[in-house]
Amino acid sequence: MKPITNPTKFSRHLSTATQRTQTIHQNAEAFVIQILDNNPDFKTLKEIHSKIISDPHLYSDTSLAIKLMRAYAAHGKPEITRKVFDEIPERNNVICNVMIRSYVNNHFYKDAILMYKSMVASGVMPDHYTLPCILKACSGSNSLRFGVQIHCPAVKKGLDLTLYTGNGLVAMYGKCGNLVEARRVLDEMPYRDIVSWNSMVAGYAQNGRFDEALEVCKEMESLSVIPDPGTMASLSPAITNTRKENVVFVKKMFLNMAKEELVAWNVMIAVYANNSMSSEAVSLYSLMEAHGLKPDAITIASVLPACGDLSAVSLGKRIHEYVVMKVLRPNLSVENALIDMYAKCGCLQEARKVFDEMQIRDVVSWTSMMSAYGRSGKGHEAIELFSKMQELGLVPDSIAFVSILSACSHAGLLNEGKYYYKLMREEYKIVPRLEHFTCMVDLLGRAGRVNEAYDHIKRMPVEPNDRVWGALLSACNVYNNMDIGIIAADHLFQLAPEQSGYYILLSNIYAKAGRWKDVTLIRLFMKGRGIKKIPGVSNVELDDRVHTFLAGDRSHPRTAEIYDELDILLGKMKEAGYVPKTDTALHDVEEEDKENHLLVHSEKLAIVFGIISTKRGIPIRITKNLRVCEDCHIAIKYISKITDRRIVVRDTNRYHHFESGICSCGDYW
DNA sequence: GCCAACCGTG
Repeated sequence: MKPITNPTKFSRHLSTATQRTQTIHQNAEAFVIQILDNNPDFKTLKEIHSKIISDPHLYSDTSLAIKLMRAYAAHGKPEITRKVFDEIPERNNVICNVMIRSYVNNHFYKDAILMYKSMVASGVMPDHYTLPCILKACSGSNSLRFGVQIHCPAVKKGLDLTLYTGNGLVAMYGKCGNLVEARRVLDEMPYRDIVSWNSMVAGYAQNGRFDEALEVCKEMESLSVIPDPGTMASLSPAITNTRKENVVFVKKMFLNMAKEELVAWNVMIAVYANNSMSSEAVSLYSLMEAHGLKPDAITIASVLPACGDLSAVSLGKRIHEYVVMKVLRPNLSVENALIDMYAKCGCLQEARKVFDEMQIRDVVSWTSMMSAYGRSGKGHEAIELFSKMQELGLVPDSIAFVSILSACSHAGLLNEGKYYYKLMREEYKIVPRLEHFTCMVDLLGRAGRVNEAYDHIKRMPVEPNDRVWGALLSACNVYNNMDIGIIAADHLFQLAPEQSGYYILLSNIYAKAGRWKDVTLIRLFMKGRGIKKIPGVSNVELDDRVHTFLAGDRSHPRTAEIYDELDILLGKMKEAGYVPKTDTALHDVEEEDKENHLLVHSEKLAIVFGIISTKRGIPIRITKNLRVCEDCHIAIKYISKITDRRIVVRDTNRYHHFESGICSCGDYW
């Protein structure tokens, strides 16, 4: 080899070569970083991963490995994250923190805790990044004991009162139910932010202590800490069935808040929807759209139950189209809510279509579909679904059994109902709750086993509520059992003294037995207690508007046409054999001309309005706030045949699908 | 090089 004569020149040459290689490496690295930092899709991510593996320079770069780990975690693949982690030769807190966070963000709490333990065991010290994260693992897995084990060393290191760790501790104690300790940590923190307060609010709300959660909100206000959308979100676990004044409080909070965040709207809609304020929920949804905000999957899942409740099927359908257009599917909550919305609007086929098109179904999906069939009297279809669900290895829960039991009772499937009750207790070890007892009493009662139903109540290990006794009273009315009826009514007058329906049921029982004195007595009793009969109201939706009718209503702009048509229809019905069934009008405590009164029941008016307002062939959907009376039931069967229309009536607890003179309930309701 | 709370369906 030729001796080097000019070392300077050579070194210059060497140096440019190194630079060039370095530049290549830098370019490659910058390229990889750029991709990893921009949420690559899974395919790109895997390509980048193999590129890193094939290049020793990139492979040995720990910061790239960290980015790779985060990207895999973001794709919900903590197992792959772990593989990358295991190949990194060095161990420090940052690397371990990223691994723990990958587990935690994917709900692999146990793995996160194991990782934490091995980190400590190998001498890597947890820091102020580790603690908030591992505390979240404790919250997520409800491990108060381990949480406390984290708290102690945190105190020793003086990290317990730092903002992020302190907040994590408040959240952990709150989630695990130790609210005293959560509050103590909050009080001792020298510096708190909105997250600290929201964590405290969430703690109370998660434990069903809504009043105390609101107290914290009030405290915040008094300290000039302005509640934010996160505060609303924190309240939400406790918002179901709360008192009116609490709804008012949350509404005030919402109104005082900046409106550009979807979360605040979502929570407010859910508050309305979960407190029997469906029309408010739907109005707020429209207002939100008018505000220019685009609903997300959570908005949709929150507002759909309200649509179902109002039978607002055209809004429901529009939302469905939006879901399809915005590709908010597949999403379990959204799809399940769609099934239920359609089911509550009486659109069984549409509900089934959503169900059939789902890629993944959970117990909620199956339950929604089963109760859709159940409420329409299609007990065998519900049973078929239940078996399919079992075959697929899904475990029915308590609510799934409520749904199948009620399907059996509505369809008169006594033995099947008894079988599922047994299955629930013996195979699935589910302790029956009030809802199940109500179903069983209803099942036995509807099948005419009134005594057995009463025995079932007597054997209940929990105090029966008004719904249980109500089911028994209904059965007594159907099967003319006055003795047990009086017992049931006695309980009901104490448990639900303001519910007029129960007085009317009892008066019905007396009337059928010819005990007119007792009928009068009940009427006086109701008067004395100031109880008014709830007027029957029927709704029918037309072009996005809900039209409401009372019995004998003459307030609708098209009243004249409605009554003319009713008259014509009545003639045709009588020709076909319809005889008004006046003895069911006994429940009318007011003495009125029975036949005439029957003819103008709200559902009849609503149906006639539907007929004159829509084209032939369009089904008519009615929602009623009371049960359909027997006369209307007979009349609607005739109407469906004469006008050749499908008529769907939703009453308080079930659906009647009338078609060609037949009702889906098989006259059993 | 990496952090915390909080919103949905039967």
